[in-house]
Amino acid sequence: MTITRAERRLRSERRILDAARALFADRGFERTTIRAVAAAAGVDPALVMQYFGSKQELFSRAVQAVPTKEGEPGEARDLAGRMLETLGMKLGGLSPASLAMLRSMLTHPEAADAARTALGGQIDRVGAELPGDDARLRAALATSVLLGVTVGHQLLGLDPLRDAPREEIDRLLRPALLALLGERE
Amino acid sequence: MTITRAERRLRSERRILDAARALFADRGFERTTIRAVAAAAGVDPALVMQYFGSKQELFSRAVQAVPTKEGEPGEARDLAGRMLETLGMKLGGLSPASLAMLRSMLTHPEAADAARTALGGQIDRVGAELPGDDARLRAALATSVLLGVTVGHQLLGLDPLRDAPREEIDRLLRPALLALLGERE
DNA sequence: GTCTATACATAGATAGAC
DNA sequence: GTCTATCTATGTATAGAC
Repeated sequence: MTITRAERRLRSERRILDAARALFADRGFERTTIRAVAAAAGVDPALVMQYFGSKQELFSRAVQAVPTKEGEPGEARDLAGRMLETLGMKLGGLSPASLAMLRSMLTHPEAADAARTALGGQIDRVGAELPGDDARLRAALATSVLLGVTVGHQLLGLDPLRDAPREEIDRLLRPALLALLGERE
Repeated sequence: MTITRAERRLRSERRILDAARALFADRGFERTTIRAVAAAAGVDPALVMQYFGSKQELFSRAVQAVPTKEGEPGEARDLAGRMLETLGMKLGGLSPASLAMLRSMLTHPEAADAARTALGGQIDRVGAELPGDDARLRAALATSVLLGVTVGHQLLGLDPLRDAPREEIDRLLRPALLALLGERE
């Protein structure tokens, strides 16, 4: 019964964050208004400011993904397979937080930084597993490939990608990724 | 001497369009203001409105690329080679008009339409040259790959891509593209 | 602790002077 | 044909009532 003090606050905060993520993911930072977020969350616009202080801060909080649980699902086979699993996850249900970041990465400086950091991390991890002087470049290209497919599929909605089953995309993309990573089938 | 009527007008219009393209390409549609465009072009903000009627119309005009002169440069070898040449051109000097469109494609509906149309056209052209039922999907994936590299390199500025010479990117990307297009080396 | 009312800034668009 | 001045709308942010 006494749980109504911070309890209710956390509940509102969560609803606001969920609404913010959805709107940021759908329209990007600039076109998302505090008012719209508040309306979607069923709260007063002033409350959003009260909780988060600024639109930018709301965005930062909304974009903070859950701990990103590294490669827990598909038993991590080879490197290309793991990268494709990541993409598979992305093509299916990329988290709203990630979508929000990706949506704004070309136009909002803060989102661009977040994207560079996230992609840079993946490039470093992949590059560390590759031999050769051009390891980092190969890793960057492979990461960019997945970025391109994700953007085309999730954010631009290119029809051929939309219509294709995930396994089909996987099947066609795998040899390309293997070639890029310098692995032999 | 009598050339000062429409002549001067065209000159101003051109300066405005150039400034608009640069700003749209740099910051995207939302963050670009009529006032900033006018200042960069050295004209009055009201003049921009006088000429183009609205910010949206200015954007549309600014994004209209030159006739896109299809594949004139590198003597068009194989399909992968031609696609890479396009990318090569992109990595070097992608036109400000294209950059402006790409920059805003994730957040501005009009730019998204333009991007879908442009990419869809390329997918159709590439797909038409490929055999098999999955021709369009392969073409869409190949196009997305180049999109991803372009975005990573030109718009996000991923360091490993920035630092790499164009030929190196070409060399590493070619086998991947060949694999994707289903061609044999 | 939540909402009403409002201040303040920005920016797109317009009217009219020069 | 170009600029000054302004209108109007939107949206972030704040102050104060309940």
